[in-house]
Amino acid sequence: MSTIKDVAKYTGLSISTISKYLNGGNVLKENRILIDEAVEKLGYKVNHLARSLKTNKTKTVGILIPSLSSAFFSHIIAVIEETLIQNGYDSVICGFNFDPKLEIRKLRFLLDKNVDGIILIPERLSADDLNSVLKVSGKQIPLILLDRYVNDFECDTVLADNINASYSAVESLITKGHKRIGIIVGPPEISTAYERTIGYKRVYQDYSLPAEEQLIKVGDYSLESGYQLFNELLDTEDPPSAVFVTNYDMMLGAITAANERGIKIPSDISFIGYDNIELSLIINPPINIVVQPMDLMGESAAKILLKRMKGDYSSYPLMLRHKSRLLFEK
Amino acid sequence: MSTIKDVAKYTGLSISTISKYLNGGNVLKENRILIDEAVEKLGYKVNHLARSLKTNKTKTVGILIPSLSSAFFSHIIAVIEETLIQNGYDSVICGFNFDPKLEIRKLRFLLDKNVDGIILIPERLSADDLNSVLKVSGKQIPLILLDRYVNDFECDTVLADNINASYSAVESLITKGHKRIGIIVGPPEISTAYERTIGYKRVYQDYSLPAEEQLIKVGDYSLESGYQLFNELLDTEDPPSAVFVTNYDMMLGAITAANERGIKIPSDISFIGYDNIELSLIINPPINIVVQPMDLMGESAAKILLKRMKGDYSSYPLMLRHKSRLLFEK
DNA sequence: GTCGTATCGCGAAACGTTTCGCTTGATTGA
DNA sequence: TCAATCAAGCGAAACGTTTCGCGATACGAC
Repeated sequence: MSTIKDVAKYTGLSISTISKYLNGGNVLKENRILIDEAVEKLGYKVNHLARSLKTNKTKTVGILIPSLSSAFFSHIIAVIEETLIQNGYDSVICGFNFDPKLEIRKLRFLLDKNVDGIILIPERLSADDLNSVLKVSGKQIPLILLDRYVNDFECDTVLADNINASYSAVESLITKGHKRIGIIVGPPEISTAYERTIGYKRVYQDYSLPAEEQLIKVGDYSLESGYQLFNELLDTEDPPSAVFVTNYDMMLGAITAANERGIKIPSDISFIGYDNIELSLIINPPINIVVQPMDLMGESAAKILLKRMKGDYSSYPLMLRHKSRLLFEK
Repeated sequence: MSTIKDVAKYTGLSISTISKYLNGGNVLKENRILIDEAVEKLGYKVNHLARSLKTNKTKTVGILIPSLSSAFFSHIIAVIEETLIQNGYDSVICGFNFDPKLEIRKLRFLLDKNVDGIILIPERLSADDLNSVLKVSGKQIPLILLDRYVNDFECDTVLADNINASYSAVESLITKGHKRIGIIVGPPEISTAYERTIGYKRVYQDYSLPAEEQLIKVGDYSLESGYQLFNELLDTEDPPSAVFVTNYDMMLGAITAANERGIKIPSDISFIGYDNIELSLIINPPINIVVQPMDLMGESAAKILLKRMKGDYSSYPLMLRHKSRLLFEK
């Protein structure tokens, strides 16, 4: 492995000149050619470790998410990565598998790795956790919260407008004449789940309809819980005439349950799902779904982070809410 | 951010003594206490960049996979990470989103990041690609191929026994009296898809039955292709009486198509899927599936890598094949 | 009392960069 | 022609570690 020193030796120039040129500085044309030749011939590659040690920058951002196996998360990540790459940043991804211990450990890991910034989709982390991890690390690097906020934690945050997305979905069902709508949501500690529940309740309030608590089923955003809770909803003596399932995995479970019971969507029961366009396109008749602005969310999280990493802290903390839209419903 | 130098100053000891102690060396008990106190009070954290620069080790392995959104891949990754963590290694994960350009770029990135080893699930990478990337990086770090091999590339490799898994699945259908079995496979450039096709054909050969090429549908391992190809199979004038879908995403698509056509599994058509136990448990009656030994695969890939990173190159190159099993079939 | 040995600690060099301030020689303008 | 300006290159220090070999001290054995 050859170093900048070898290039210097080869060209007869000094180390600092090589470094300068390699970082975009000006050198004589003849030297430029000479250096290029040396780099090529010696197969010189800059040692990022050494560079980062000196500059205190790694040009790398850490992305921390609850699980790698969620289509929603991984789509967002793809968008983030693309935006970052275009700006010369690479990213390292960590999933913590819904494990609160790992959530903290991985955050530490990223900090230890000297990433220049972090995008986090939090799950169980509290403001205290965050503060203590960030404090003990001693670094002051920008952090963006994505998709979910953390109570009492001040920080740039990029969210979907969950309340109104949920509101519109439920309202569309009400408008069609449904009075009793089942909803399957995630755990209320997660802000998205909390907000989607709010949206649901708000419709009932606004339309002066009685909301029945037993129509609100709290799952854990997993396929299994969607399956089970859908069955629970239908197993009551007076089942709802419509069901709203508020994330992709649970929707998959719910559809599976429906198929298994021989219940047709939407002829036997009205249904609104969440998140996955492809699936809903594939199914015929198509399933109504709430589509989150994944691209926008990923892109703006990345852009804000880039801005912060540049040192631009204007209008901090930023809180962005992107609109979701309802597909196949007017 | 305090450094080892601060700790030295605080304790009155020398830098080298601190370093020695921090790395498990022996120092006087009183000094031990003193150092611990200093570390605590100063909030000292070792700078991994500096350490790695000096030691040429990062205690980090790179994991490179085609996509983050596949349940199969992300499960394997979880296992790998667990094994590595137990051995003091962390990992950085890169997905290349099925994009051949990114596949190479990310491999370079990992090398640039000075990971100590790599686990790769290749997609389009050729032996030439691999050689050139590895060569230009100039480093000689261990690389493990997982799930799929690369033609003409000698390397430790951990695979599932795709041929016999496919063989058993198809054979079980034949045994039940099916003569015409449709199979939906992936692109033949990917070794798993190639092998699963082999297994299918071999059964027909061994049972002296005529194999019909039009029953072999080549997709791209995506949900959409599963959906489409299942429909294609059933849209022929003489549809097969059984269908074998050889990965998870395509299975999802195929099931969706079946539901949509009102075709019941398994009463209307026999069906064997792949990979996801949870789903098959949820569906009632359960779907027959081929279950790959994900845990074993992940674990042994990690273990081999650990061994190689220790410098133990005994019986190189290793080629492991783990058996899959057929669920819900005798 | 001396030698050998074991233990603990230290200084200095090294890892591969970047960066600051300086030198040098050339160019410019009046 | 002379000072002023400027571009290009250089040397050295610094980033925060690890590691090697050496010195000092202490101790037991002879």
